[in-house]
Amino acid sequence: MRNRVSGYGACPNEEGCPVEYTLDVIGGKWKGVILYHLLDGKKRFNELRRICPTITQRMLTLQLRELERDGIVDRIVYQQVPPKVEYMLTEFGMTLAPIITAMKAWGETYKSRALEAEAEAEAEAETETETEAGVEAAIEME
Amino acid sequence: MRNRVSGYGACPNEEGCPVEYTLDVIGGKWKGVILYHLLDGKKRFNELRRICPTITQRMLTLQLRELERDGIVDRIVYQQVPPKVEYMLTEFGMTLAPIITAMKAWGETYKSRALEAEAEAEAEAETETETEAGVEAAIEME
DNA sequence: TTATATAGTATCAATAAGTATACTGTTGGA
DNA sequence: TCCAACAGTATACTTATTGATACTATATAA
Repeated sequence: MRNRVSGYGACPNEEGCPVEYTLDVIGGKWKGVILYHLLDGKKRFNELRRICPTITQRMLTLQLRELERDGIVDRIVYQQVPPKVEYMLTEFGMTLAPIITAMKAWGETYKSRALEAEAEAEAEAETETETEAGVEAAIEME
Repeated sequence: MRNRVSGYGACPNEEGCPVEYTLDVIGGKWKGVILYHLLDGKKRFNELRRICPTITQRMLTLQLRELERDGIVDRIVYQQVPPKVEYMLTEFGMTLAPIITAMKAWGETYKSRALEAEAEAEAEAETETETEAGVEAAIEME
């Protein structure tokens, strides 16, 4: 309801676009990162803040609330002072592990490669702006 | 550079947060869906539009341009009228397949389950607002 | 006595991202 | 002659995200 993209069945194919649904749950800007850090155990609020200092307090709160609402994380409040709140994956949240670990693996493997490709692409763009157009100019279909 | 979140090494852990890097490449709102549909072969621009009618023309263009810039998709322009442009995954883009298929698998398996969990959570929220606080009230640590 | 730590919320303002709609040029068909 | 199809641009607009700051409460440490 609140920040829902635009309905689950946006792609009118047989399956109802499963990827679109998945992204609706973990597609928030910081959710993947948060889930990644919760994969190796529960974390307190400020612990997450320290691990990912680029996420603002406000955004961390908002994203955690959405994950909680979607049944992905549990919020455990200890009634003590100073306050203590822990966040951990639910059993349901654990089912996202293959996606997160696949993202982790890809990031580890291709980080350097992607940066090279980007540099290449930028270099190409500088020398000649419309490579493709020239190469394929003579092609005619049916 | 252009729409970069806030630098790759935002999480100051040893690995440089691989998940954050991955999301920087495929974290755009529609990129996962676009890549999913490109996994089973090249597509023309309007073909993608028809497959995912909830993506606006502008966003489709922008997201494809970013994917192209990152070396994930190739843009093949046929110099003919009316214009014909095809998009296909590069070899590098293909390496993202495990992530996309993991998302697809999760979406297919847990779509109904997640909707139930959400409904439950909403029902709970209606009956008693602060369940956790009451339950854990007596816990004292160290 | 004041500062620190905890886990936030509240508010304002600025920027980024996304949406909606109209428009481009060309060719072939009605 | 007008319209559709193609692959986009251009413009104006609405949300989302972010940043900065101040504020809550209480206990402990300096």
